[in-house]
Amino acid sequence: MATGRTHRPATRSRGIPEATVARLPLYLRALTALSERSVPTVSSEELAAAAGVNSAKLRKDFSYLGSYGTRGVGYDVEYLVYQISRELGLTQDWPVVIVGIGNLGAALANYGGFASRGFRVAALIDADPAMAGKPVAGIPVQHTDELEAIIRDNGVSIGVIATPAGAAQQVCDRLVAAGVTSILNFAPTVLTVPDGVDVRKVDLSIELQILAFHEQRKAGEEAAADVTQAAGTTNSAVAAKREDSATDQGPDGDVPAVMPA
Amino acid sequence: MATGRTHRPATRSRGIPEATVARLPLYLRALTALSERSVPTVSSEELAAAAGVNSAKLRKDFSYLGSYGTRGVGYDVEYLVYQISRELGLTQDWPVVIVGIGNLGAALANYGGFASRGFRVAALIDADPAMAGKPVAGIPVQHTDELEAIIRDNGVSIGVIATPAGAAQQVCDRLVAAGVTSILNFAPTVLTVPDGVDVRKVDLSIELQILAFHEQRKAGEEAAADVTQAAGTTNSAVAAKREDSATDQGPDGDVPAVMPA
DNA sequence: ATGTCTTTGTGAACGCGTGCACAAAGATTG
DNA sequence: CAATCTTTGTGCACGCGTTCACAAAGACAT
Repeated sequence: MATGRTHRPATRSRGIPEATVARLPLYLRALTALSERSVPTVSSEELAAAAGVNSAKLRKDFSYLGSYGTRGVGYDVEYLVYQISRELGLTQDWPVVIVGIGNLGAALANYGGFASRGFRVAALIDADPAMAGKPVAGIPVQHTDELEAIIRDNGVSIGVIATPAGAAQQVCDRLVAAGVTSILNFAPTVLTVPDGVDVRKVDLSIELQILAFHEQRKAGEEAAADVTQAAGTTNSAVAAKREDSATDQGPDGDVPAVMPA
Repeated sequence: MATGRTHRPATRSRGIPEATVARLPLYLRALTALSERSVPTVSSEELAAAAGVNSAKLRKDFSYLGSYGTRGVGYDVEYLVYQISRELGLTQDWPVVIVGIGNLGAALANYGGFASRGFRVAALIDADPAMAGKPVAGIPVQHTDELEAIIRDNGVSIGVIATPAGAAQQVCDRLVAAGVTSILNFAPTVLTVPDGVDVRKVDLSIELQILAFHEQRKAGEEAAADVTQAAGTTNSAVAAKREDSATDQGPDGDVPAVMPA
């Protein structure tokens, strides 16, 4: 039906649900793969399978973007790639800075996913003076002192924090003060930011712990009932646990530094 | 709660909502920090602030674990650390293998968060014969051929995939066939696994794209009358994100500048 | 054109997660 | 021991996201 006259529920014109936004990159990736194979059109069923989601959900997701499909046929791959790219803002260039060039920061700088599709590493920043000037992934590392100037001169609005936990909030504050409004945080810390600033966190530790939970549950299903009160309900259990965890983490148990920096 | 009419059909201790499980590591981290400062007890309000969540939500989360608090006082830090650790399965040792020792794999191997708190890097595996024997983070890299034997000999149930996208599914299949039932996937691919196997994915690209979406939306706010001519309705639920430091709304209109054809 | 077949787009129901608000529980004080 | 104060634990309502199921839309064959 194409555009027709503006005849849609005016109540929610452009409010794309957050859950949908989170899936758009997934669809885009699948579509890009199809595009490279020169597949002209794809049905919601096929694309959903490729993206690992329910087909009804996919259709509803796309319905928030508009009516880009053709009934009886499916979706035009190229067209959909473009529409989603535009919706996600990938048709423009996003300069990004990475702060904290340790093991992880360096790995991120080398990550191909950055360069492709709209994102460009504008600068690498580290607090260690010894790192200054040293090239990582072909880009010379700059000192933290330059942070504000870099953000300003390059019009950076997206920052990646890969510093140790202890430095993350401080770096975050400086980034925000300098004009960054979106932050991807790899440091194991809760960042506090003003309204209007988006923060997304990537936390290896948390992911592993969630997996451990499910893993334990699976194991417990075979071994049957036990768990719950086996350890008793007093602090003695805590004491015992602490003693035998000598090989644990030692005094610095807190935030395991993401990397030396 | 005792008066509740219909109890959960499922076993009691297993009825922990997924959303709650995902927050437990967050609480645990905050509690560990308090523990190191020798803070004896903490209220839901304080802990919630430290973890960056709503206090009611935190109390409800804890209520799924049991009644570990004392009204009028709060929660015993040490005791809660133990209870959450146990619930997450961190009181036992989890051998983990990392497959794909490139930039990212090496960074993960060096990540301190692994060693601490129950997780132990049992082996590093890479397909490149040139890597074999070469130590990374103090652990010699082993060839992919050894994968099955490593999994079996070490009783590994958690695998981390840090390979290129093209190799991920194949590696995944081998891990699963060898007995791994939990996978943390860093490769930008949708993994297909049998029932009973948990997969969590960490995808830098996706996170950046989500940030770009919101960034574009923020930018479109000011330059609303730009390239577009359509767009009449300036409605939307806006800001799904909310940080604790909520004070005022600020000039947060939203309004996407662009509109589908 | 007309009918049939395929696939989209979406109304509606359902379930989960969130946050409010408050009664109950226990500490603390007089 | 009684009164008061603090903080937990949770009933309840609301909103978001998911899924089903189907009518509408268009392609395609006759």
